[in-house]
Amino acid sequence: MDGYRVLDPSFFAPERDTREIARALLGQILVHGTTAGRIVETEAYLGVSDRACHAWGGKRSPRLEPLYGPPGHAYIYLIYGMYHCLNVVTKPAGQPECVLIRALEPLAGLEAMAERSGRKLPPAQLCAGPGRICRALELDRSLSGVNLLAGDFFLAEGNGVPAERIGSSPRIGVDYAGEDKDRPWRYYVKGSPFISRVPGDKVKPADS
DNA sequence: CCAAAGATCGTCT
DNA sequence: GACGATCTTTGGA
Repeated sequence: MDGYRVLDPSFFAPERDTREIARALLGQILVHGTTAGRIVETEAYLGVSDRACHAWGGKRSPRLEPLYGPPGHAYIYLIYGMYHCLNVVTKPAGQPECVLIRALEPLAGLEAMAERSGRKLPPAQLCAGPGRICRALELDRSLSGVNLLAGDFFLAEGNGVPAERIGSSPRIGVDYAGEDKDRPWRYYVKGSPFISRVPGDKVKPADS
Protein backbone atom coordinates (compact mmCIF):
# COMPACT_ATOMS: atom_id res chain seq x y z
CA MET A 1 0.00 0.00 0.00
CA ASP A 2 1.08 3.58 -0.59
CA GLY A 3 2.31 5.73 2.23
CA TYR A 4 4.24 3.00 3.95
CA ARG A 5 8.01 2.63 3.96
CA VAL A 6 9.37 -0.90 4.06
CA LEU A 7 11.48 -1.79 7.09
CA ASP A 8 15.21 -1.50 6.52
CA PRO A 9 17.07 -4.83 6.27
CA SER A 10 19.33 -3.66 9.12
CA PHE A 11 16.33 -4.26 11.39
CA PHE A 12 17.36 -7.92 11.19
CA ALA A 13 21.06 -7.39 11.83
CA PRO A 14 22.67 -10.77 12.66
CA GLU A 15 23.89 -9.70 16.09
CA ARG A 16 20.42 -8.70 17.19
CA ASP A 17 18.82 -11.03 19.73
CA THR A 18 15.45 -12.45 18.66
CA ARG A 19 13.86 -11.15 21.86
CA GLU A 20 15.10 -7.67 21.07
CA ILE A 21 13.61 -7.95 17.60
CA ALA A 22 10.34 -9.16 19.12
CA ARG A 23 10.19 -5.99 21.22
CA ALA A 24 11.29 -3.77 18.33
CA LEU A 25 8.53 -5.19 16.13
CA LEU A 26 5.97 -3.68 18.48
CA GLY A 27 4.73 -0.51 16.81
CA GLN A 28 5.82 -1.56 13.32
CA ILE A 29 3.23 -2.04 10.60
CA LEU A 30 2.17 -5.23 8.86
CA VAL A 31 0.64 -4.74 5.43
CA HIS A 32 -1.04 -7.12 3.01
CA GLY A 33 -2.74 -5.57 0.01
CA THR A 34 -5.30 -3.06 1.26
CA THR A 35 -5.27 -4.30 4.84
CA ALA A 36 -2.79 -3.18 7.47
CA GLY A 37 -2.28 -3.10 11.20
CA ARG A 38 0.16 -1.98 13.88
CA ILE A 39 1.87 -4.79 15.76
CA VAL A 40 0.98 -4.72 19.47
CA GLU A 41 1.83 -8.26 20.63
CA THR A 42 4.65 -10.68 19.75
CA GLU A 43 6.39 -13.81 21.00
CA ALA A 44 10.02 -14.84 20.54
CA TYR A 45 10.94 -18.42 19.62
CA LEU A 46 14.61 -19.09 20.12
CA GLY A 47 15.43 -21.95 17.79
CA VAL A 48 16.97 -25.34 18.40
CA SER A 49 17.43 -24.88 22.15
CA ASP A 50 13.85 -23.70 22.78
CA ARG A 51 11.45 -26.56 23.44
CA ALA A 52 8.53 -24.36 22.44
CA CYS A 53 10.04 -23.68 19.03
CA HIS A 54 9.04 -25.85 16.08
CA ALA A 55 12.73 -26.22 15.26
CA TRP A 56 13.62 -27.50 18.71
CA GLY A 57 16.48 -30.00 18.61
CA GLY A 58 17.27 -29.04 15.04
CA LYS A 59 14.17 -30.72 13.71
CA ARG A 60 13.61 -30.22 9.99
CA SER A 61 10.70 -30.85 7.67
CA PRO A 62 9.31 -29.32 4.48
CA ARG A 63 6.97 -27.12 6.49
CA LEU A 64 9.87 -25.69 8.50
CA GLU A 65 12.14 -24.79 5.60
CA PRO A 66 11.31 -21.06 5.64
CA LEU A 67 12.23 -21.00 9.32
CA TYR A 68 15.73 -22.14 8.34
CA GLY A 69 15.84 -19.51 5.61
CA PRO A 70 16.95 -15.86 5.62
CA PRO A 71 15.62 -13.25 8.09
CA GLY A 72 12.81 -10.90 7.26
CA HIS A 73 10.88 -13.70 5.59
CA ALA A 74 7.57 -15.20 6.66
CA TYR A 75 7.05 -18.60 8.22
CA ILE A 76 3.33 -19.41 8.13
CA TYR A 77 1.72 -22.66 9.15
CA LEU A 78 -1.76 -24.11 9.54
CA ILE A 79 -2.82 -24.92 13.07
CA TYR A 80 -5.77 -27.01 14.28
CA GLY A 81 -6.88 -27.52 10.70
CA MET A 82 -8.49 -24.10 10.53
CA TYR A 83 -6.22 -21.22 11.48
CA HIS A 84 -2.91 -19.91 10.29
CA CYS A 85 -0.10 -18.36 12.32
CA LEU A 86 2.39 -15.80 11.00
CA ASN A 87 6.01 -15.70 12.13
CA VAL A 88 8.85 -13.42 11.09
CA VAL A 89 12.19 -15.18 10.69
CA THR A 90 14.82 -13.24 12.64
CA LYS A 91 18.22 -14.87 12.06
CA PRO A 92 20.48 -15.73 9.12
CA ALA A 93 19.78 -18.93 7.21
CA GLY A 94 20.46 -22.03 9.26
CA GLN A 95 19.47 -20.39 12.54
CA PRO A 96 15.76 -21.20 12.96
CA GLU A 97 14.60 -18.38 15.26
CA CYS A 98 11.46 -16.32 14.74
CA VAL A 99 8.85 -13.99 16.19
CA LEU A 100 5.17 -14.94 16.24
CA ILE A 101 2.89 -11.99 15.50
CA ARG A 102 0.02 -12.30 17.97
CA ALA A 103 -2.02 -9.11 17.70
CA LEU A 104 -2.46 -5.98 15.60
CA GLU A 105 -4.23 -2.70 15.96
CA PRO A 106 -6.18 -2.56 12.68
CA LEU A 107 -5.25 0.48 10.60
CA ALA A 108 -6.63 -0.08 7.11
CA GLY A 109 -9.19 -2.31 5.46
CA LEU A 110 -11.30 -2.80 8.58
CA GLU A 111 -14.38 -3.51 6.48
CA ALA A 112 -12.61 -6.29 4.60
CA MET A 113 -11.32 -7.71 7.87
CA ALA A 114 -14.80 -7.81 9.37
CA GLU A 115 -16.16 -9.39 6.22
CA ARG A 116 -13.54 -12.12 6.29
CA SER A 117 -14.37 -12.87 9.91
CA GLY A 118 -17.94 -13.57 8.89
CA ARG A 119 -19.32 -11.75 11.89
CA LYS A 120 -19.59 -8.32 13.40
CA LEU A 121 -16.44 -7.91 15.38
CA PRO A 122 -15.40 -4.64 16.98
CA PRO A 123 -11.98 -3.37 15.84
CA ALA A 124 -10.42 -4.55 19.09
CA GLN A 125 -11.20 -8.17 18.17
CA LEU A 126 -10.42 -8.22 14.47
CA CYS A 127 -6.70 -8.96 14.88
CA ALA A 128 -6.47 -10.01 18.53
CA GLY A 129 -4.79 -13.39 18.17
CA PRO A 130 -2.52 -15.07 15.59
CA GLY A 131 -5.37 -16.92 13.90
CA ARG A 132 -7.47 -13.79 13.68
CA ILE A 133 -4.60 -11.81 12.13
CA CYS A 134 -4.21 -14.31 9.33
CA ARG A 135 -7.94 -14.41 8.78
CA ALA A 136 -8.21 -10.61 8.71
CA LEU A 137 -5.21 -10.05 6.40
CA GLU A 138 -5.94 -13.15 4.33
CA LEU A 139 -2.64 -14.89 5.02
CA ASP A 140 -2.15 -18.60 4.48
CA ARG A 141 0.69 -21.02 3.95
CA SER A 142 0.97 -20.18 0.27
CA LEU A 143 2.74 -17.08 1.63
CA SER A 144 5.13 -19.01 3.82
CA GLY A 145 8.71 -18.22 2.84
CA VAL A 146 8.04 -14.89 1.15
CA ASN A 147 10.22 -11.86 1.77
CA LEU A 148 8.52 -9.36 4.06
CA LEU A 149 10.83 -6.54 3.00
CA ALA A 150 9.37 -6.34 -0.50
CA GLY A 151 6.15 -6.98 -2.37
CA ASP A 152 2.56 -6.34 -1.29
CA PHE A 153 2.85 -8.39 1.89
CA PHE A 154 5.47 -6.59 3.95
CA LEU A 155 6.63 -4.97 7.15
CA ALA A 156 6.63 -1.18 7.24
CA GLU A 157 8.14 1.40 9.53
CA GLY A 158 5.98 2.55 12.41
CA ASN A 159 6.79 4.30 15.62
CA GLY A 160 8.56 1.96 17.98
CA VAL A 161 7.24 1.44 21.48
CA PRO A 162 9.36 2.75 24.39
CA ALA A 163 10.60 0.14 26.83
CA GLU A 164 8.46 1.41 29.68
CA ARG A 165 5.33 0.76 27.68
CA ILE A 166 6.26 -2.84 26.88
CA GLY A 167 4.98 -5.64 29.10
CA SER A 168 6.10 -9.27 29.06
CA SER A 169 4.61 -12.59 30.11
CA PRO A 170 4.95 -16.31 29.45
CA ARG A 171 4.08 -17.36 25.94
CA ILE A 172 0.55 -18.54 25.18
CA GLY A 173 -0.33 -22.15 24.47
CA VAL A 174 3.07 -23.76 24.93
CA ASP A 175 2.37 -25.97 27.95
CA TYR A 176 4.05 -28.82 26.10
CA ALA A 177 7.40 -27.01 26.27
CA GLY A 178 8.55 -28.32 29.65
CA GLU A 179 11.10 -26.09 31.29
CA ASP A 180 10.75 -23.50 28.53
CA LYS A 181 7.02 -23.01 28.90
CA ASP A 182 7.27 -20.22 31.47
CA ARG A 183 9.93 -18.12 29.80
CA PRO A 184 8.68 -14.52 29.59
CA TRP A 185 9.18 -14.10 25.88
CA ARG A 186 5.77 -12.72 25.04
CA TYR A 187 5.77 -8.95 24.60
CA TYR A 188 2.86 -6.55 24.32
CA VAL A 189 1.98 -2.87 24.42
CA LYS A 190 0.79 -2.18 27.94
CA GLY A 191 -2.79 -1.05 28.11
CA SER A 192 -3.50 -1.67 24.44
CA PRO A 193 -7.11 -2.73 23.86
CA PHE A 194 -5.97 -4.70 20.81
CA ILE A 195 -3.88 -7.43 22.45
CA SER A 196 -5.20 -10.99 22.59
CA ARG A 197 -5.11 -11.34 26.35
CA VAL A 198 -4.36 -9.22 29.36
CA PRO A 199 -2.07 -10.82 31.94
CA GLY A 200 -4.28 -12.23 34.63
CA ASP A 201 -6.97 -13.19 32.18
CA LYS A 202 -7.45 -16.92 31.90
CA VAL A 203 -9.72 -16.52 28.89
CA LYS A 204 -10.50 -13.88 26.38
CA PRO A 205 -12.86 -11.11 27.30
CA ALA A 206 -16.35 -11.82 26.05
CA ASP A 207 -17.53 -10.28 22.80
CA SER A 208 -19.17 -6.95 23.19
C1' DC B 1 -0.96 -46.81 5.67
C1' DC B 2 -2.66 -44.84 9.90
C1' DA B 3 -2.79 -42.37 14.15
C1' DA B 4 -1.95 -38.45 16.85
C1' DA B 5 -1.22 -33.84 17.82
C1' DG B 6 -1.44 -29.05 17.25
C1' DA B 7 2.27 -21.49 19.00
C1' DT B 8 -6.50 -21.31 18.06
C1' DC B 9 -11.07 -19.67 18.23
C1' DG B 10 -15.98 -19.66 18.96
C1' DT B 11 -19.78 -21.49 21.42
C1' DC B 12 -21.92 -23.34 25.22
C1' DT B 13 -22.77 -24.26 30.29
C1' DG C 1 -14.12 -23.11 32.28
C1' DA C 2 -14.83 -26.82 28.97
C1' DC C 3 -15.30 -28.67 24.50
C1' DG C 4 -15.58 -29.34 19.60
C1' DA C 5 -14.36 -27.95 14.80
C1' DT C 6 -11.26 -29.29 11.14
C1' DC C 7 -7.25 -31.03 8.47
C1' DT C 8 -2.28 -30.73 7.55
C1' DT C 9 1.89 -32.57 8.96
C1' DT C 10 4.68 -35.79 10.95
C1' DG C 11 6.42 -40.01 12.69
C1' DG C 12 6.10 -44.70 13.23
C1' DA C 13 4.38 -49.43 11.59
